[in-house]
Amino acid sequence: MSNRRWCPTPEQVMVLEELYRRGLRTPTAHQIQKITAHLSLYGNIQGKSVFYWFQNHKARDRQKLRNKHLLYQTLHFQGSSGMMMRQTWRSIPDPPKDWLMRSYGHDSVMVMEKLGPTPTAIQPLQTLQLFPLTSPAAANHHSSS
Amino acid sequence: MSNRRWCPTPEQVMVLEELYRRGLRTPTAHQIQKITAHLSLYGNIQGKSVFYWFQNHKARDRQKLRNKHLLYQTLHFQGSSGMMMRQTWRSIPDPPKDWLMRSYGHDSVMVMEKLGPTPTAIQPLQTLQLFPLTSPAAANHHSSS
DNA sequence: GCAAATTAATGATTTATTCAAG
DNA sequence: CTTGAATAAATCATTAATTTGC
Repeated sequence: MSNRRWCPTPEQVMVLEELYRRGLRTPTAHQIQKITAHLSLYGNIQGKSVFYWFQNHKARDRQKLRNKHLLYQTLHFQGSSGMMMRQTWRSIPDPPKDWLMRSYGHDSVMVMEKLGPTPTAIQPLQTLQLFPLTSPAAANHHSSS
Repeated sequence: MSNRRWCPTPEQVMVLEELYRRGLRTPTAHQIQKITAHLSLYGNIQGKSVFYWFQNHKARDRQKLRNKHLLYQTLHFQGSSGMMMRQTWRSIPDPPKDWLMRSYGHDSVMVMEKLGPTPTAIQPLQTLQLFPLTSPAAANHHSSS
């Protein structure tokens, strides 16, 4: 018997999906315990399976949404393929206060190399030169040690 | 059209979120100018909108995380006698077999009154008592499409 | 109809970020 | 600046669907 992987029964999937529909996204340890106890009535299951199920379901839900947005964006990009961003820069009409002027950063040039997992969609932003990101966290983790 | 308020397009939100994810938290004036220029390709936008977006996003992110931590602590102080039920489930060991017979009834019992259309499948879950969903989105189960 | 081959779903792991504490 | 805790992103791996040739 290959215990390699949990194979959920339809009842188990139903319960999990219902919980997800009701808004449960990251159950606590306690909730996982209870859910596991219930689901074990329909078949063998471990707590980590419940945990993994919610992780995967949530992640793939968001991935789906993201792909939808990417597609939408792609479609809109086709109209304005050759974009120049030169003269739009004067369009900060009313910087209300001086907070736009407190530039305390030295700009390290960074480009958005990839905008996402790019499963099957085009990614026009890859070729877009974006702005320098003075990324405190990203630069920190790599340079030290 | 009352343009009193910026209505971000999905593309604009995507770009902003991507920048935020990459670590940009408080863009400088220069960065705001460039970001605004880019985002104006997708719709009207002012520099102050970009500034406000980052302010709000950072604040709400921190608030969310703080609430999550507080909730986590609260939930775990109630019933764990000595054993820390952590959510570092990367290595969820074998679930204690006594989970199955743990009394999980001391919480408010929630009943799944109806599980849905149930196309052709079995439906033994109608009589199943489910668990309390102590979830932020669980309160409003208006999404019964 | 039926399996081998191929593709799509999804369970399980690993890796990178994140915020906050020390 | 470093580290702890938790997670979400990305990836690996296996099962289910499906296609295809017979």
